[in-house]
Amino acid sequence: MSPIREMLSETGITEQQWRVLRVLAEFGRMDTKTLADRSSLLFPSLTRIAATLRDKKLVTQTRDDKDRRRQFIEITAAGQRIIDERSPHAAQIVAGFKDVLGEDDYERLLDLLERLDPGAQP
Amino acid sequence: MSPIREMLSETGITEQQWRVLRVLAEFGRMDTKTLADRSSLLFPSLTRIAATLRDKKLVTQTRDDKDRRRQFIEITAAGQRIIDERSPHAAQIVAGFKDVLGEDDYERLLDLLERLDPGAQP
DNA sequence: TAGCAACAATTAACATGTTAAGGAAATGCT
DNA sequence: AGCATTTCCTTAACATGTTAATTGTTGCTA
Repeated sequence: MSPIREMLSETGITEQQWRVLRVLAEFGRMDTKTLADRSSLLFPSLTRIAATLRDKKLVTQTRDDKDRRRQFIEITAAGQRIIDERSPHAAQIVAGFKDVLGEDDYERLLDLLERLDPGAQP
Repeated sequence: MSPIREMLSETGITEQQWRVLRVLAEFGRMDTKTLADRSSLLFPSLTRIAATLRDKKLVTQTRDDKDRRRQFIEITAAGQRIIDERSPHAAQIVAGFKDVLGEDDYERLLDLLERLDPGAQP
């Protein structure tokens, strides 16, 4: 992941914060549990990351009126902008993996990892 | 690594502390730089881990008399005992990876990872 | 309806990764 | 010798993973 981290260091955003933003950008507003699932984070981590992102005005948090234990998180325009600006670069980095291995071996690698840890990243 | 972490949780030792102890058990007394290399740790991490292990009486630190900036680290009998007691179990867990994938695919996986990140774990 | 179990989030406590800044000792050069 | 540089290690500051304890809400049930 180091090339990704490098790219992100310019933005002052970490790998995990990036992951959360990407999930929000892709799927839109969602509750915390779903967000934790989709970004592969534990709740305590998500709590802190959400707080950080909120402070940076990259997401907004809103309580569920029906069940006030719950909350929803949504990406802001500023957050979306970060994703939009960087995701081509990120995609290119990931494509680099395929370049190194070749399409076939890349798939093979994903297969092997999947078998080691089924469902890790569906 | 989660099965490994599980095993270690019984001993009150973390994954990285375990790694440091294993390297020391295998190669014996060595300077910090070599230890950091062999256990894939950055210096600041190693400083803290060494301090923790020293507090637990699992390693000893000694200054190099010729160059007092340097120090050597050595595993104690207590540390060695932990390794001896747990390493069969750990080996068995690693063998589990091979069981899941089979010998051939296990080697294939190591190959692919090596190509992605040459020299990560020689 | 009062009381309690279940659930969602948060906080706490500890260990680590990571980058940057500091401090002490050794080296090199004048 | 005197001083800048380099080297080795430590601290600091921040973000995260992890487990456990806590807080606030719901909802069920006696």
